[in-house]
This record gives sequence, C-alpha cells and structure tokens, in this order.
Amino acid sequence: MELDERKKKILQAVIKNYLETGEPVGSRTISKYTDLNLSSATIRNEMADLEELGYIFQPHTSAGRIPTDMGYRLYVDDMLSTREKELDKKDRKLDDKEESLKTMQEIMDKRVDRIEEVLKDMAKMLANNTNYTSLVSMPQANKNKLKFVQLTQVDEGKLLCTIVLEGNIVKNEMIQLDRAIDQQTLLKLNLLFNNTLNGLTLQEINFDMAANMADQSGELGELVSEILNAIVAAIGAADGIEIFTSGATNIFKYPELSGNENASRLISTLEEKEMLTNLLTDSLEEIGESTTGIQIYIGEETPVNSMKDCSVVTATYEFEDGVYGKIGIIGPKRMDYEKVLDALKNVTGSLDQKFGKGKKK
Amino acid sequence: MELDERKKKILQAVIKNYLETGEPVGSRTISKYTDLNLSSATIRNEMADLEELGYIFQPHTSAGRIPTDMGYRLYVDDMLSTREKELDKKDRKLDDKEESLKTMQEIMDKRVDRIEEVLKDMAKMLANNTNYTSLVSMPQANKNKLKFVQLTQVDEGKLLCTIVLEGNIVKNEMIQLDRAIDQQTLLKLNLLFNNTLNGLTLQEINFDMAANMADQSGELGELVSEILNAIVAAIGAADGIEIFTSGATNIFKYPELSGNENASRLISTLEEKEMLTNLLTDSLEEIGESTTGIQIYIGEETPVNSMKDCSVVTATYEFEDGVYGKIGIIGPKRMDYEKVLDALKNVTGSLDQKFGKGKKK
DNA sequence: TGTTAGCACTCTATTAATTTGAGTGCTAAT
DNA sequence: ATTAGCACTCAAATTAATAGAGTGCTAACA
Repeated sequence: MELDERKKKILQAVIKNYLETGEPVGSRTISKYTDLNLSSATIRNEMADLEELGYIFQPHTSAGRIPTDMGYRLYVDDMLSTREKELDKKDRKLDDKEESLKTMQEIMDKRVDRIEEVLKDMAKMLANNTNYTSLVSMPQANKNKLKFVQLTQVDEGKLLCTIVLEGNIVKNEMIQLDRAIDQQTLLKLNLLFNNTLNGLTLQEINFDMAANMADQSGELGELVSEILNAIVAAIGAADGIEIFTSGATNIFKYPELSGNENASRLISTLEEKEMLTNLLTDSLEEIGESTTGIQIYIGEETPVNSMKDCSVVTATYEFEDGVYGKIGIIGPKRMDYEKVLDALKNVTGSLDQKFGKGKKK
Repeated sequence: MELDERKKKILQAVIKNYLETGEPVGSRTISKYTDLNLSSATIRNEMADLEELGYIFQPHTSAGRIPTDMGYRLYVDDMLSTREKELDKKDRKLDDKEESLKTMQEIMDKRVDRIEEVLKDMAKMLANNTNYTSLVSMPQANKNKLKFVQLTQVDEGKLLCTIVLEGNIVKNEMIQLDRAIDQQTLLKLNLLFNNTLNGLTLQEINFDMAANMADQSGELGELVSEILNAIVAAIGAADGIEIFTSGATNIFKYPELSGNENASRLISTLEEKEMLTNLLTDSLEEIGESTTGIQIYIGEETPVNSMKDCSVVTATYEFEDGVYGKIGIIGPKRMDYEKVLDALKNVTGSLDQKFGKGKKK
C-alpha cells in the first residue's frame, strides 16, 4: 500500500492538529477541519490504514491518533523540501523575522568582544522566543591556526602562557616550573615558539615536532617540551567543547515531557553537558552535504538517551572564516518545527553576518 | 512559658525523626524512640505546648508534627554550639572525613592551575556526596591587586589586553581601536600602565587617575583612557560573580520540593544564576563576626524567593591570601545539617590548605 | 466500488462514596 | 504530674458509578 494524496493530506492534518493541541486527534476533528469533505467514517478507514503503515498510532483503543516518529519524519521532510522551494519568495513571515533580528542585533552590539557572553545571551533569547530549550557551542578552535604565543613570567618559576588563535580566540595557561627563568631566556623562548608554531593547527603540532624543537634548543630542551605540552593542553580537546544551555525548565511546559521522571534525567543531561557534545559534534562533518547545515533528530533518532521523547534541531553557524559552532533547540516531538527552523536561521544568519564572511549565498 | 529540658528533648526528637523520615511524627513514635520513658499522652501534652510556642505544627489536625522554621533554627543553633565545643576532640567522624578528603585531593591534584575546573569538580563532588544541590563562586577579584598588564597587537587596530591579578587570576579583553599602533607606542603604553597600575585594586583605579594618566600621555590621551576602560571592564564587577552549580536535579529526590511547580522555579533560578549572587555576597562582610564563615538560611530566612521551602548553608573559603570565594549547599529544610556542615568544612579546609595560607588555626 | 450512517463496544477520566488508620484532644483515674 | 482510654477528625487509599470520546464494523447507498 502506498501513500496516495488523500492519505497524505489526512496525515498532515492529524499531525498539524496534534502539534497544536497535544491531544490525540480523532476522525471527527479531521472531518470537520479539512477541506476534504469526507465523513468521519471514511477518515476512520484511512486512519486505520495510516496506522497499519506506521505513521500514526493510538495510545489506547478508543482514543484518537498520535503521530509516530516515522510520521513526524515524513512531515518534517516534506516541510523542508517545500521550504527550499519557497526560499526564493523572500517574503516569508517578514514581520516575525524583522522583530527577532532586531533583538539579535541588540545582543550583538552589546559587547562584540565577549563571544561567550554573546552566545549565552543568544541561547537565552532563543529559549525565550521558542519556549523550548536551547544550546549553543563555542566555536571549535581545534582546526584553527595559531596566531601567536606569549610567555610571561608571573612569579618565580611561574609562567603565564597566552595563546591567540585565528579568529581571536584567547586561551591562558599557567605553567609551573621548578626554576626561575631570566629575561633573556624568556625572550628566546618567545621567539622560538612564535617562529615554529605560527600558523599551525593543533593537529599539526605533533610529537615529531616536539622532539625536534626540544633537540634544537639544547639545554633548554626539557623546558621547551614542558611548555609545548602546556600549549597543547590549553588549546586542546582536553577541555572539550564548551556548551551553553538555556531554558531547561521550559520542558515543564510540555506535559508529555515533564510528567515522568525523564524530565529530571533530561535536565541532568543539560546540566552535565558532556552528553550534549554528541548532539553537536556528530553532524559537523556533514556540513558539505546538507545545504543548510541543519540537522533534525526526531525521538529515537537522537544520539542522546534522555532525549528519546524529544526532538532536537541543530544548525551550524560560521563564527569567523573556517571556525564553526553549533546551535540547537530541544523540545517535545510535537514542537513547532517551522518556528524553530526560522528562529535558528535568523540567529545563524545574524551570526554569519556579524562575525563571519557571510559566504552562504 | 519557657522551654524546659524535657520539652527541648522532645523537640529535638521530633526534628531528628522528621529529618530522617520526612513524615510528620506523632506522639507514639516519640514515646517509643526516646529514653524519656513517657507515655504518648504525656508527649501529646508537651507537643501541644511546643506547637503553641511555635516550634512545631501539624499540617492538618490528626497528623503528626513537623518543625517550623523557628524549630529548625533552634535545633541548628543548638547543634552549632555543641559542635563548637566538640571541636577540640578532633576525632569526630574521622573515617568519613578521611574518605572525602581523599577524593578532594584527587580533584585538586588534577590541574591546579585551572581554578574554574577545580571548582566545578568540587561542586559536582559536593552535590554527589550530599545529594543536595551545590554552588560555588569564583574567588572575587574585585579587591585584589593588579599584578601586571600586557598589551599585544593582534590585528590591525586590535589589541589584546592580558591582565594578571594577585592570586594569578588571568583576564583577557580585546580592544578594538580605530587605528593601528606601532611597536614603539605599544612598548610605551605597556610601560605606562604597568608603572601606574601595579599593585592597585579595582577600586583604586578611579576617575581622577584616569584623567591624570590621560593628561600625562599627551597625544595618546584618548587611547590611554580607552584602554583603561577596557581594563576596568575586564576585571570589573561588570561581569558579576561567576557561579557554578551542580546537582540541581537532586531536588527531585525530595517530594516536598519536587511536588509543586516551585521545583521548576528553583531550577530556573539555578540556571539563571543571577539571583544566586544574593546568597553568596550578602554575608561576605560578616566574615569577621562569625568564627567559621558559615551561614545558614532556613526557609523564609533565605534572600532568594524560589528557595523559601529550602535551607541554604554557605561557607567561605580562602583561595589565596585575601581572595575569598563562597560555597554553598541548597536542600530541603529537613536536610542533614551535620553532614552538610562536615562536607563544607572538609572542602573549604582542603581549599584553604591547598591554595590559601591556612590562616585559620 | 467508494462512501456513509448507525450502532455496539472499549477504554479513560472524573466524580462520588466508602473504608482505613494514624493521630489528636480531652477526661477521668492513678 | 502522669497515664489509660475513648471519641473524634481528617487524609489517603479503595471501590463504584458515570460520562464521553472515539473506534471498528456492518449494512445501506450512490
């Protein structure tokens, strides 16, 4: 059995209605709502078919139907493809866009230098606008080139190592040494590191290079490798991806999420943040493939266990040339996907425009 | 009517029992549990008195009694004073202490330089150990002396300003200028700032000084004041106190907290963090007064609205000489105060010992 | 053959009624 | 002053009754 046009329409209607009400939708509702002009009995037959096909189900006999993950998936895919088409007509919901862009602008103008603050604010704004939970990752520096390194003596035998990466991401690391260092040596070291490391990415600073540098610097060898370690540690994956979340408590607004104890598990996950990297790193390599950098996980599709009752939508933003970050929304499966997509697109758009080169047409 | 010895004992018993069970405790229970050897009827009479005095109450007629805030307060104060006395016998729960000290040590040794990480881990550990919610504030730098400033040119007209405070707290700030700066000027500026600002606290860098410096530096005046602003901003209260929380979801373990919608409000507060500063700054000036730096808020006593059903215990730790931070536990009013006090004391103890000078005898 | 009206049936949700038990307050006896 | 005893209260748990939404199926209809 295939999905004919009518079935599609009915499915659509069921889902749309469920998105709005959160209640199982029955045949009579559909019969009245749609312009199909069919009796509830007919709808019932069709819905039985749709159930058999796996797009909808009843929580119990004598209840209306609810979309399955598969149903949502069809709905969302459909929506995405029509959106693509409509993208040319730029007039889509211009008013909405305007408004949220303005808010965005305000946030951006506040303090451009403090990326962290900007991202946090952005997450907050997203959560407020959508009434879902939002998360934002700091732009990943891993693949980013080193701009310069600076060593400064802070105390006896205590060096402060300041590192600036392409994209003006700054990292600090304290290095504790077992002896003091004179000004001369410090200068030499600074020169050495800058000459050798400039323009390299973290990946390119490998063991060979470390050995090489240590050799070349003779008696300072040990010192050099010690410092190099610190540098790698400072930039490195060691400290993972930084992620900010906001609006975690919004999930209490959706009974299907807040009812069971999963609510607590979900909030726990958001608090721990470790699991969240799965959501945001997973799809980073697929950027080329997808036109928009947008990823949608529905229910069981999500890689995070505590979110199996949720849907997650993530998008990629370009922070500076080549430096990407991710931003996402977590909500109930019956989230307003349209709204979420718009919100994400606005935000990433603003970010690209403000920081990035706006390379997307 | 005054609290005679027997009433005190009964109150104590009621509270102790309630702490453990979380259920209203009735007269029979007390009659059996205590060594008072009194019948339930007698206890009932006494309990009626205690209720009239405001130390306990019944959630409804024909239920057992529950301590009021006032009851808790008496209990806690009493405990504190006996603890003080017992402080000499150092053998208190040595085994427990040992264990948690070990964990502490592990965390500390991990990466001493990354205070932030250490504090986060500590918060996590505290939350895990106590099954309550924990919060830790970054040591406040406001009153801390400036150790040195370093300006570096990162891009055309983009300066990186690295600031190190006493206690080796590092701050970075990007400064966007409308013109490029040559190496010469940069050196001059660095010298100027270091000479002028070294050893000063944020408070001491005031307007007069700014004007003065600007004047002295002639044509560079504008530039100087611009940079000075950035420095102040970087250190300043502008970005508030940084606070980490952990174990927010632990509140779901206590029905009296998780039941109503306050749970959500509480978690919201923890997420926002802004309100939390009230908890942690409020009592900072009272350090001198209280011997231990420990503060206990019970129910209505807490300055944060969403925590009126909770108790909050905070303690002060000394990070480096003169740099204080706070650490706290949020839990139900019937929290295990003993345990919490011990946990906090261990942690602050370890911190003082590791970083600070252990000035407390 | 596809559509529809009609009806019996199912299951949840809500409300009401009933029962249970813990705990109290009071009184009268010790 | 203490206690045994009893009547009383109230929340919580259990059971019963009712209402209502929605289905599946059958038989009639165009």
